[in-house]
This record gives sequence, structure tokens and C-alpha cells, in this order.
Amino acid sequence: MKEEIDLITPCSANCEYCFLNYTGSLIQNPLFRGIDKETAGRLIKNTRHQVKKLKKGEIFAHEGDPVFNLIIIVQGTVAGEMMDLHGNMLLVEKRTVPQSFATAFLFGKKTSYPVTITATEETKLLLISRQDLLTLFTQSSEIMKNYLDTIADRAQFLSGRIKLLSLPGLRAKLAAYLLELMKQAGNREINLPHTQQELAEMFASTRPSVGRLIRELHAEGIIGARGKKVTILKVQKLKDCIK
Amino acid sequence: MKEEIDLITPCSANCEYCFLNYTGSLIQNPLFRGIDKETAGRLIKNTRHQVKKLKKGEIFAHEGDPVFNLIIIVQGTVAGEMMDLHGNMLLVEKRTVPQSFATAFLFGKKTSYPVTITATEETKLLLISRQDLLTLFTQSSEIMKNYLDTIADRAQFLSGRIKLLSLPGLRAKLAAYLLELMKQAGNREINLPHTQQELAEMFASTRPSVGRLIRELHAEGIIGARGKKVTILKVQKLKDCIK
DNA sequence: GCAATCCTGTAACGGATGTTACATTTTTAA
DNA sequence: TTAAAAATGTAACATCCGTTACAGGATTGC
Repeated sequence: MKEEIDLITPCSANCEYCFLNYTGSLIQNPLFRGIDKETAGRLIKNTRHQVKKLKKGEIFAHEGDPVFNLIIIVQGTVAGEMMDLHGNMLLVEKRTVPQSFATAFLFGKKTSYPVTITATEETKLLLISRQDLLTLFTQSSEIMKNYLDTIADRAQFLSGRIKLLSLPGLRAKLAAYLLELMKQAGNREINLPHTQQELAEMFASTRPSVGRLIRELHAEGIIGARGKKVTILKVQKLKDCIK
Repeated sequence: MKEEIDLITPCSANCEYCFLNYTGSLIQNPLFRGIDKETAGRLIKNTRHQVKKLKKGEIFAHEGDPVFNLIIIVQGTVAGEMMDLHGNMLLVEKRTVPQSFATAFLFGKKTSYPVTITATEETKLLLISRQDLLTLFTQSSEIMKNYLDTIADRAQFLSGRIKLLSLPGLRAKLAAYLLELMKQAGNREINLPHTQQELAEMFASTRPSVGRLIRELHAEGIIGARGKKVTILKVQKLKDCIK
């Protein structure tokens, strides 16, 4: 990782890795919201950057590695995972086009990856160094505002996750999670966006425990559960679980 | 809260609430790092702002209230707390001079307080609205960089907290917490910065459970505990607790 | 269409930890 | 200094949930 910053060189127009192949993905990135394709192209062209290709399963960065660049996903998917001292994985989150990562860890006292980043399929990333990003900010206050928004969203997400994890007991966490999903969906019928395995990891629990709890809530008539489709039958009872 | 943004008016030099009374605290704020007193004074003077006084126990903002301003603490202490649906408090964090808050929630999709903010003593706050802060950034890229650093630090903090909460079981959380403190202190002798009650809240657990666990670790010869002073005796055994 | 892989359903057992209650010590405020 | 409040020590009991194990069902990839 150390020498990564040196690898970034201006991209020639006919380079196989040229960002021009990905402007479509790029302008969908929140960082370029409100900015048209030509402007974005011009800004990036004048900014040092690098396109990096990852094979499926390849590790891009390890937990603790220093962060030198903003990384925008232009193709594929990556997963952020943290592992405990014995190598057990705790899935944190997946990211895909047109998201970025390392946004919140490019600055601050300790600029290092909090999780290990792995490509879960063939993936291409656009890298922009911290210094060049700052320059970009001075050229476009739109991008600066967008970047602030991105970090803020990230902090919101983390904060919500903490709120969930802070609840005492698995039952409370699952209840809060379901209620949150219901609020988002605006509907009592939910499609679970995660597998039980993933839920267990989110809740710092285990898969059988999560499964059992879903069964229990079902047996108590609080929810209806058929596969990934869940219907909230008794909202108040579910809220009481959070006590 | 809605009309707060309208209340911010330029501060006259002889105003009782003038920021000039607090420039000493202000320039200690990370936002003004590397900026001298005169420059900071000039920048603030040209920026719309407001000083707000809070009595002890007074609530500044409720969870879910919209965030309009950056808030810099120039005197006193505030606590950020989230409560569950039954009103039980889960202490999150205290802040005091020269820190700020709402930094990570001024921007993004959902700009609302994730926690309820309460003054734990007589407190004075300096408020700067989002729009004026953006203007400030264009006037000083130093401040912009400092602000990015502040948010990044915040995300780091939240991320670390999640990592702790993601560990399965109280024993693992306490072990990880103690090891982290040891790393920070660079010493096997630690002064616990929290009460058992606060630890219990951090770990989404209960006070007697935390107390018992400390006793157990003590009985097992893994730590020495006398009041708030803790000595790590067997580092490896403590790491094994995290398994 | 088949195999391999992942996800899910289910159950017995035991241990970790939440609950409740009260005494004791320490800190804070008056 | 003294009273009040907060923090801590401790114990018995109940229970949630982690562990382990296996089988059936669903998806994916070839």
C-alpha cells in the first residue's frame, strides 16, 4: 500500500484503463451529483487518478492499511469485513456501483482502513489521492458539498448501526430492525434484504439464534414469516420487545 | 427548532453574547487548528453566528430534530443520549470545550440529530449555520480541511464503537475494551475513564453483569482491579477472551 | 439437469448473562 | 461536616441465547 500514491499518474486518452470508459458510472456517483458528464470528464481529466482492476476474491486493502485515496467503484462489488483475533469474519457491508468507499477515512488523525476490503466479483476502481481530491474541491464547490454529504450519510449509517447494536438482547435488535424496515418500506410487508446469516452477523449473534427468534415471533403471532417475506402483524407487540 | 436559522444575526461588538468573549476557547477547537487568533476572529466576525446559553439539565435538541447549525462548545459540557421506546437512557457520549457537535449531521440526506443533546452544566454554544459554514470553507481551505478531519475522526470513532459492539458476548467486549485502553495508554496500568454503569451502557449490558465480569477476571488472575485502577496481568489470556 | 454450494428449519443442552435485591463504599452537594 | 446521591460489591435465580448437529430446501454454475 505504501507506494500506492506514487503509482497514480495522469491517464492518457488511449489508455486501456482510462476513466473515460467509466464516465457513465462515474457521474452516477453521489460525488458528481448535479454535475453533467462533460464537466465531470473535464474535472477528472485534470486530476491525477488511477483505475485499478481486481479479480474476484482479491483483497484490495487489509484492516489497518493506510488510506491514501478516495475509491470510486466503477464496476463490480466489494465487501468490507472485519475479523476478530481468531480470523472469524464479521460481515459489515457490501458496496457496488456507483458507490465509493474510504470516503470517511481519507481524512482525520488515523487514516487507516477499519475493515478489510475484498472484491466479491471482477471489479474496477477509480482512485483519487487525498491531495488531488482537495484540489478538486477548490475547483468545484459542488463536489465539495457532495463529499460532505457523502461523509454525513456514512456517519448517519454508522450511528444507526450503533443504535441497533446498543439494544440489549437479540430479540430487541431484531424487533428494532424489523420496525426500521417497516418504516422505510412504508408498508407492513417487508422483503428481508439480508439472509439469516447476515442478520446474525449484523446483530453480533448466530444464525440458529436468529432463525429460532423469527420462528418464535411467528409462533407468537407477532409476525408472519415465509422465507424472505415478512409481515408485521402486531406493531405494538414488536415495539414492546425493545423495552 | 424550525426557526432557529432565522435567529442567527450578526453579532455586534458590545453584545453580551459576543463570540469575542470566547475566542480563547474557539481557537482551541479542531476546526481552527493552525489558525491564529486574529484570523479566526476576523473569519467569525464576517460569518453569521449566534451564542446560545443553556442551563444545567436543559435540552438543546431532541433526537430526530433537524440540524441547521454547526455547534461549537465554548463553555460547559453536553451529553448525547439516545433513549429506547420506553424512555430508558443509553448514554452515548459527553462533549466539552473545545469540541463541537452535529459536525457529521449538518450534511447528508437526513440531517437530524441521532441523539438527544442535554447540557450537564451551565453551557454556552456558538452556532454557525450550514450555509455560512460553506461560505467559511471557501474563505479558508484550512478550515475546510480541518472540518473534513473532524468528520473523519468522528467516523473512526463510530466505526470503533461498532467493532466493539459486534463482538459476541460481554466477556469479549470487556476484554477488547481493556486491550484498547492498554494500547492507548501504552501501559498495563489503566485508569478506567468510565463507571461500571457507563461501561454497561456502552456494551449494551447491565451494571451487575459488568461488575461480576470484572470480579471474575480478577479472580482468574487476568487483571488486577482496585476501584478505577486496572492492571492487565495476562495479556494473552485477555486476547483469548475475544476468541 | 445435475452437482455443489448456500440457505433454512429444527432440537437438546449448557453456560453466560440478565434480573432483582440489598448492603457497603465513595463521591457530590449543601 | 453531614446528608444525600451515586457507584460498587455481592448473591440467588431465571432465561435467553450460543453451541452443535443434522436434514431438507433453494440457488447457482456448469
